[in-house]
Amino acid sequence: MPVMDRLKTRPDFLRAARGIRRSTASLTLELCPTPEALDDHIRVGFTASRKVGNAVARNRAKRRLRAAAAAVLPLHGRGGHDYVLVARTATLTRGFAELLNDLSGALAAAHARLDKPNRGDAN
RNA sequence: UCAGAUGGCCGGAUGGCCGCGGGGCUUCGCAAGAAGCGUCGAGGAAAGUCCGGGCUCCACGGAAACACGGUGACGGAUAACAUCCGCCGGGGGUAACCCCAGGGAAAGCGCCACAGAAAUGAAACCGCCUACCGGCCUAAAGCCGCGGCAAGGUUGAAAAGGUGCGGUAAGAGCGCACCGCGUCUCUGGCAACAGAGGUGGCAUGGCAAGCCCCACCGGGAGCAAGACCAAAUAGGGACGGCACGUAAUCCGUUUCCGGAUAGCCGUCCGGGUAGGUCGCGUGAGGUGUGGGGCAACUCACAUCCCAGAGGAAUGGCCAUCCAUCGCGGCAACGCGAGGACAGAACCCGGCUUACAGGCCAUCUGACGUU
Repeated sequence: MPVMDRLKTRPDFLRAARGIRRSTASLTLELCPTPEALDDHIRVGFTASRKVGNAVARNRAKRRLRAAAAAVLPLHGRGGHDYVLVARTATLTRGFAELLNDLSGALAAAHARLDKPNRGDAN
């Protein structure tokens, strides 16, 4: 079972934003390898912009994403990678089961891209 | 019962599963730490950051003045305030009650558009009068001249006290009464102010939220304050060693001689970045009882400990109930939807703004019943 860490610094978020990106109705997933070799660590960060709403809405969106990540990432996450979950306006209204589905789907798509390097996204 | 006024309070509830942050205890461990147990964990506005403070650093000999900014009836409360309470004055409402940027316009400057004759050294367009004086005339009447007046009309937000009577040629505070205003005295009140009496004869148009004057208050920046610990890298300093005891440069004018600098290594020191720790929650504290005060508030005693993060915990999901809304129904009810504004970031006292819905108390008016 890999250890879960939180991303906390702005450079980590910027690096993840340049990595693999997959969007669903309720969230956007960003993924990149962790720079230091920490194969037994999954690092995850959450972010919500002003477009989501006021401070109450942004905090609630991040809490729902955190709850979803706690349910899904220990099962499907890969050690040695950074994940960033970006809230969207639908994060607040989508049912929790659908939110979990969205996250699993985005993870699967991003991992598929990770396993087939040097194709497509590079250009 | 309806309509209204004021003040206060609440801001969904309960349970289950899985989690998060703080501090506590226990166990294991050399330690780092791990596990378990139980405990506490968002608001009335946490918001806007508009005032007032605490706290911290900086500046500063004391005090005053100038500048700048703020406040503005009076008395009180308070650590302080632009807040609050009481009261006064003015305005609004049938009333309960509400509202007021509420010092000074005889210190000075400035402005008062349009309209109007005239807008502040106020004025005479339309008007009113012909008493006095002069002329025509014996005189009266009449006409003319010299003049008098500001009542009425007109404009305007505002036109030099208002209404009435007297008075007059016509008029006029010219005289008088009442009201208003100024001023003096007395009475009541701590005071703002109010009341009564006398007196003046009306003088002082408005704007100070244009400048200004008067009184009082104010040093600046803010927890990203500030204090401490302290890698790596670069650079600084001290000491020691190596190399050289040559050469080079510089200094003591020159020679001699002496000193310094430049290389490498080690140890130490100071400053200090990343990072970390503190600041950081026992406080102008909450609750209760009793005393003082109309009240704001305050005193005494008892009792409680009540968030403390740092990409930032306080949650995710489910069930039932309670409000609310929609549809159907006379109704009971059924089905469905679905929680207002909003998230602590050093703390406290206020103000302002946002807010679904609900509860309580007191008071006012109207109607009805006894």
